[in-house]
Amino acid sequence: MIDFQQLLQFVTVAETGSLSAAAEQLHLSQPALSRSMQRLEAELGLTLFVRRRNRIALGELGLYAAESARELLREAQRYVEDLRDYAERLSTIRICASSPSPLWRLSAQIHERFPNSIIAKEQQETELLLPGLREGRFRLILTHVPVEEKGILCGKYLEERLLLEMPTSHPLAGKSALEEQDLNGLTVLAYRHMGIWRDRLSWLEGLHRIEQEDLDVLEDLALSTGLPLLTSSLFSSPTAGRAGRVSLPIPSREAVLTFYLCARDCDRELYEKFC
Amino acid sequence: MIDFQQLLQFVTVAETGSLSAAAEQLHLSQPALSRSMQRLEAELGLTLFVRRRNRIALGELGLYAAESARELLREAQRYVEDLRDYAERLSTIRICASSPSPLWRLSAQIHERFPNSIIAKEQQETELLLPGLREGRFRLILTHVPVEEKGILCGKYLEERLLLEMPTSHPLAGKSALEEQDLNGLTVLAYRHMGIWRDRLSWLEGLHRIEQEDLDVLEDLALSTGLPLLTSSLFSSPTAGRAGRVSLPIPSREAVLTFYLCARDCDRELYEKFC
DNA sequence: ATGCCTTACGTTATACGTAATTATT
DNA sequence: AATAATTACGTATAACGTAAGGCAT
Repeated sequence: MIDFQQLLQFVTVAETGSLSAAAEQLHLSQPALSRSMQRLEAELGLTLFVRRRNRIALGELGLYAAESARELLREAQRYVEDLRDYAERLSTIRICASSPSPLWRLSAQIHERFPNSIIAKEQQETELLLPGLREGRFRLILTHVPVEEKGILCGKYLEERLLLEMPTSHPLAGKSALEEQDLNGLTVLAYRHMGIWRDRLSWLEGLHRIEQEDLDVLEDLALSTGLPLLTSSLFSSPTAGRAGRVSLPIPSREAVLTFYLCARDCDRELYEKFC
Repeated sequence: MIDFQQLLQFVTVAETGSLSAAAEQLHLSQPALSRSMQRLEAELGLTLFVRRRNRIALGELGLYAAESARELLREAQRYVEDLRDYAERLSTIRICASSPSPLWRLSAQIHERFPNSIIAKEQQETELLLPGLREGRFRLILTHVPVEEKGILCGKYLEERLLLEMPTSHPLAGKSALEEQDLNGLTVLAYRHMGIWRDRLSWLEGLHRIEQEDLDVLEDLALSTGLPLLTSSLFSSPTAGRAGRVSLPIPSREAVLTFYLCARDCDRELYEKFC
């Protein structure tokens, strides 16, 4: 059986052009390398080198052998790299949803159950979820419509409801429930990456949103301006639970969504842990 | 660096499904194999097996690893085979000519000089010689016209002359030299694979040839029938040199050919040994 | 004289086998 | 009980380094 170490030594000799130089590069004594190359030739039953008293050089066969040995070594290296990649993919649970809050909730739950696994969260357009799941790019996805497809598991995960959070000093804060006309002409703060909610709020033309990317800045604005903050029953906004603030549900059928957890059949074990 | 032996052990375990079975197949003790697989995992830093107290099985990663290890092993095996093929090609001197006798003569000379090299003789149409040499399929060729081409060495090799050999009892045997009209209507025996000579004799319409493939049969026929035998100055026919037989040259310009030895520039060393 | 390869020799490290241990069927 | 894997321990082989030798530039 061929020996990889030996092959590596051989290409090093081929590249340096001498035993002594190669030996130094390999952190090996020259005599050891000399014997190793003699063994290689003996095991192959072929002459790779042209030996003169004081000089060693590759013969025509040796040149060819070194060339292809390089390729073989590259493939061996790629074998290990591929293996590592595959292992990482196996230990990474890739999840995707069109809304941030359920995604975070799921991520937290997975981490609770599998503290050693790597979780890759991704937020994508609704249309990209199912194809991604089918092709194995995602292990779990969260959709807002149930999926009925062979090979795909799907079940109700949780419900998300849009809320308006504001200081108690706000004119609307006193109401027991918001009405639709309260929102008309109202200006609110909102998180920029609302995912699916962005589309669902488009019909509320009278509601003006000031969007913010940074959650810290959003917090500052909410506290300093006193403007209502658009949030949700799952969204752990930076001002959530603060004293002196109240949350009121948005009065609309569009403000409630049910999310469904989907996985491939082969991931039934994982799926059943969360559904 | 990856170890091939270890990889082979791994695929054997994968194929047999147990350490003990694989150990037996590998002529190794079970504990040795167990440790070897532990080393493999440790060196990769990956878990390939699902270990239960009494049973070992491949994990998902292990299945993948075994699959690609098989491929890698195949490629390693092919590497050695390719090398052997290449070595054989290097040590084989492939020669070609359009006439058998000079080919045999050259072959004998090469064998004298390089007793260890393998000589592959081939007889081909004249038109195929030069292309074969250019493309490296032949190391040496013999042509009957000198080649003047860049990259090709060419020099006079030897002369071949057609003879008619017959028993001293034959009517023509007494003549000091044959004349053209002697051949008209004459029936002679000939070796079938004359190569180039076959074409060159076509103008001698009056000469009838009885061709024979087998040299032993040709000998029998020549001796029993007493018919003249068409031979050449190089052709060591089975009846050559026998007592009671004489050889007379065929009286024609067409019955003499000069052969030229050709080789590629890269084979100058070989070429100069014979030219 | 210096550089480079080979041979010789003693040593170490690595992988092996035997035996013992544990757990599963 | 029998089978199968792991752990423990002593051993043997194979590769290493140091030292010595020979032959070139």
